Amino acid sequence: MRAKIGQRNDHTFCGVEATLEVIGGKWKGVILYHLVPETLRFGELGKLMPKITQRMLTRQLRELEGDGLVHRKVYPVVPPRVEYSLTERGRTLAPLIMQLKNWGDAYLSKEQPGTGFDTETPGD
Amino acid sequence: MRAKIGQRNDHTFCGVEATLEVIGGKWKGVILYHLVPETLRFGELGKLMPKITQRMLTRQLRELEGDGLVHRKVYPVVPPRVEYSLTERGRTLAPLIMQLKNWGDAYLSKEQPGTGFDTETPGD
DNA sequence: CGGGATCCACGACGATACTG
DNA sequence: CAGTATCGTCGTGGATCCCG
Repeated sequence: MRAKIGQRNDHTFCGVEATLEVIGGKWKGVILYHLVPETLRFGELGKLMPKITQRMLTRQLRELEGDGLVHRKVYPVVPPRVEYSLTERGRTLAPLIMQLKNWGDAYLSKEQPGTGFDTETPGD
Repeated sequence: MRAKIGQRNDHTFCGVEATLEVIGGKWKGVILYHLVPETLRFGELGKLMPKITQRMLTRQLRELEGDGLVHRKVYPVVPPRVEYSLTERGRTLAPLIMQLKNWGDAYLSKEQPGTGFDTETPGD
């Protein structure tokens, strides 16, 4: 990941790899997924993903921002307030993200018929 | 990756993460992409991905097989012949893979101009 | 509240050599 | 041809502390 997406110094680099580099981070997909329906603050994202550390949330968010998928809006107020939302480019990923979720959902329901999976919707 | 997909010991595990774990390997997406149109031998896959090592190709293929996405057919002949193809479940990923490629393709073509910063709407 | 800085563990990934 | 074995690197991701 990182390191200039458009590098493609060999002909084998195709869109598949590019997209996976962009959303391939451990939390990238989920972050984008949560940002699809609504703008969220840093802390809100953290609550939606209890297992992620601030460090990772910050890093993944920064990378997504660097790739032009997420917009970071800082409110210069006393209690810091930072809102994250999808950019126009980020929104073009929405269908893909949803497909990711749908397929994974179906996959999970067939893979482990006893694990009790949840089919929760973000904020829709 | 690996480590039992359906493990999800916390409620934040959704389909998005599951799918990304399955196709999230460095070469998984590309391998699947190449297997969409046709069955391929081990060596053929290697030629399509010059940068991958045998070790990685084998490992990624094994993981995909373990996740039930790829079928491995071994011909017990003198010069070993092994063919890889998508399973039924693997085929259900085809649309997703293609979307991955299409989006990444478009993404790469737009990445060049400067920073790729989106035009923010100074509404509020 | 949002995040930077630092240190560290681990597993993915890679290079090379060997084999049935 | 299609792997396996071994070793090494390096980046990703995690824990913790500190800061404006």
